[in-house]
Amino acid sequence: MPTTNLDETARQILAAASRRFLHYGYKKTTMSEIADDCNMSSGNLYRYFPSKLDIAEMFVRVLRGEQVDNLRTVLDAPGRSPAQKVRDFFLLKFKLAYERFHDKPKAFELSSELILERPKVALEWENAEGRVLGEILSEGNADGSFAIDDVPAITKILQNTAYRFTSPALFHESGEEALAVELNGVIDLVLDGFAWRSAHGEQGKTVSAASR
Amino acid sequence: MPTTNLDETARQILAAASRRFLHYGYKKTTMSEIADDCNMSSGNLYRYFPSKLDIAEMFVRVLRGEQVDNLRTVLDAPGRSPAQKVRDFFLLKFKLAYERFHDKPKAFELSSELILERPKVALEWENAEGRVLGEILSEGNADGSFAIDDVPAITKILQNTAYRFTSPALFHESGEEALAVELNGVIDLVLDGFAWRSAHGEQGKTVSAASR
DNA sequence: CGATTGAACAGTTTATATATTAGTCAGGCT
DNA sequence: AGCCTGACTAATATATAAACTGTTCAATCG
Repeated sequence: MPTTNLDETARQILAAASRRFLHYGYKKTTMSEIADDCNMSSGNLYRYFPSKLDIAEMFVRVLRGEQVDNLRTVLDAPGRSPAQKVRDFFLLKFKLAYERFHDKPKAFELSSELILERPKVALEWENAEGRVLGEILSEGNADGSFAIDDVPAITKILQNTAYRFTSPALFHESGEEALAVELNGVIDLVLDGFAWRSAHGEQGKTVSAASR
Repeated sequence: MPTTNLDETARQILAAASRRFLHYGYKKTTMSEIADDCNMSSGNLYRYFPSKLDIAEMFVRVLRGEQVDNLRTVLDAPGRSPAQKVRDFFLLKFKLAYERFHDKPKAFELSSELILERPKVALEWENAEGRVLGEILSEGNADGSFAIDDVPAITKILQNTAYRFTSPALFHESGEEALAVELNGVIDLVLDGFAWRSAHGEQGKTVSAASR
């Protein structure tokens, strides 16, 4: 998915643009500067990318592809139960978001700007992460630790419960440690929910549905 | 907490300001306009409020006080179990936020602007709502349906799990119905978590903690 | 004398003019 | 031909000037 589909020249352009995006941000890097870095004219950039925003989109796609790859390592961690992997997944996702927010602010800002214009990118990204999380849940179904009938639906619900720790709204307010403690509390609770459903099968859903 | 502490003149000022805030927004209403509405000079406003922002803060405090009162009615609903009240609480909170976002956009905008300058107001609000939620949890402890040792901590965790449905980030993306369905899914899961903990007592925490 | 005013000040917003930039394309180069 | 250039344009952004607004306070009023 990352740069492998791209022409050699396109890769060069993307690399030059990425350097400037990270240093100066999206709005403060001009097409002429990117072209100069690549020893070509600005007009030639448009032979490889339809617009400046598309370069930014590719930049974000690469970043997020790396993040999904990173999260995918949780799947192969040896000696970790599915429940532990659910926790690993969200703690790692939180840690990556928190760190990127604090020490790559320009990249974070660029992501936010891009998503305003290209919301589809955010959705695709959430779905890609959801597939990793879904694989963890399926593993748990296979070994009997979970009893989830609709994996995609539960995946979305899990993502909802952890949303506060993946959106930057809170990243100003508290330190990484305090937020991680709160996230662990959330995970404790939802894992206990899984434990209940695993022990009670379909009845688990009936019980909570009855509370409506 | 609302306007009862206020001087008669201060109430008049607040009422005039509120009308203009709702119609035109915070930045587009001037102190002179508020003063004119009250048949007084702009300078005289400062005998009753230290600054324009403080008028806005009072306006938001009144709005939010009404919202907390509204949520508090969930506590007295007859024939509802504590689990049902937890669900009622969050569905009502979501509904109020969603509706206010869509049909009082100026009030929503003013809230957001104010919180940037006065974050303390947001914290106080969250704590006030947390106290209502905490009372529901204590009720559940009393009648044996829950088994929560640290009510304030669990209150915060519950607020975290539902955060996505109380922040306006998603209010553009989906309709009220679809979001309510997702919120119900979240509540189903955390209530099952409570069910597990209630059935297993302290062991519940041990089980999920062991997944670390 | 306490309550109120409105002119004055500093800071900010808005309006206007100037400059820069994203994107195009007719032509040049290889 | 296929790739690239760089002047050109419309749109955006920056810089500057004018107008306005929040806030203060000496003077006025009742």
